[in-house]
Amino acid sequence: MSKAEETRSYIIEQAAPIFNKHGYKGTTMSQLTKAINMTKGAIYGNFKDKDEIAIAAFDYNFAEISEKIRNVLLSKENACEKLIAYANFYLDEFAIISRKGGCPILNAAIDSDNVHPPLKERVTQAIEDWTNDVSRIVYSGIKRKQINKNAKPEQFASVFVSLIEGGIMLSKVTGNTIHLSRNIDHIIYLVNTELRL
Amino acid sequence: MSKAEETRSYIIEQAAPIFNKHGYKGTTMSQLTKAINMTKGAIYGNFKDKDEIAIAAFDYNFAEISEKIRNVLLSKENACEKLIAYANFYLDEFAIISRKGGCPILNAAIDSDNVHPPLKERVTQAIEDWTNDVSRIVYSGIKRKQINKNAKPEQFASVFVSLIEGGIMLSKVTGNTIHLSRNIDHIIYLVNTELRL
DNA sequence: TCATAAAAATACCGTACGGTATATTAATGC
DNA sequence: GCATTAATATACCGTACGGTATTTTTATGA
Repeated sequence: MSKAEETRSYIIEQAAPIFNKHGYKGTTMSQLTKAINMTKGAIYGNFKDKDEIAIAAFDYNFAEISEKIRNVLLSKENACEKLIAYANFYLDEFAIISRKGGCPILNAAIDSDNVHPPLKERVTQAIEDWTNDVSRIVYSGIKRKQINKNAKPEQFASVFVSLIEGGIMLSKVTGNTIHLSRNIDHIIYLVNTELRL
Repeated sequence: MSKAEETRSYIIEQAAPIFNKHGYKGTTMSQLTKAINMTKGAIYGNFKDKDEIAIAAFDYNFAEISEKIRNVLLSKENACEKLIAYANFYLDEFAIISRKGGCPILNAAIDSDNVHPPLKERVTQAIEDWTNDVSRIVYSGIKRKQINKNAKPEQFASVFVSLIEGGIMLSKVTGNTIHLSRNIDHIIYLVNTELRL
């Protein structure tokens, strides 16, 4: 990795939680210079404009969480266990996610809407990837006779993602993890009573 | 209602969807002057600062939707029917909510976090009111022998609110009502299989 | 070691922001 | 109808914003 590539990564790493916390309009270049500990000239030597940093920051935040989930899923064989581990992951990570400003997908979805079309496009893709990922696990469970063949993968995926996003939001805003915890309990209950064979 | 009070209401009405769409930082005074069709001097004659307008706009958005829900609930007797009507309300209203920039509670929750503490306080209160409202319906259903006494009102409330907020977000961002529709189906399913006696 | 290029710091630009003092217009009460 | 007050418009202020041209520093490799 060249010096420039290293600096670029460093800038993105520092900028990512700031954009996640304050949103696109709420994040200023001078906030970034302080956090990155570099001058504006240096930052603009590595990025075309604020937009490019914001998009790179979102991609970084999304890639980071995706990577972690991939590892969680790899550790389980059975589709039901995968789904349960998937859900529990968010509860385990809640403190970390919260410290970084909440779920980047939810934040960017709300923040970019009507404000930043190119970012919104990426968020839309991220959400479609996510729901597809969940329904694929259900499909694969059905095929491998681990999940009831009457299960509705897309339906489950919408509910699954909504319970996680909604739970993170409720818990973040009230400062009480109980909401997320209840939602995860509900997901586990659904897996065990509706899906599992 | 005096002239000043009327003007104040008018300004809030016009400002409300703009703050909901663009967020606090994303909404500028010149955007507001255009939408309101008044000069800055006129607006600042009725409000102390941008903060006061933003908070009034949130209160307005929240009051508007609360009022509608109250009417929906009044039309039903049975607790289970109330919950189903409550959920269906969001599906029926989705187009309107979407046109106005999405759910004001979710938007303000994300937008105000780390950016606007006084607004966040109001949002927190709104969310607590909402979840309490839902769990109160369940409690009252238990007392009136309409709902299973083993039901967990708070648990149900977290799931209920999350499915609605999550569903609105998913449907808004993907431009497809199917996500919200699936979530509402799930709520109705829960009411009929888990709660109803 | 020293010429060259890459990276970062400095100093600045134009603009749009939130906000306000003042002037003008419109409404109100006698 | 007129004086008084309330409401609105005008014109402007200071500042912080995103962005950039230029200079200085730092790294690279022959």
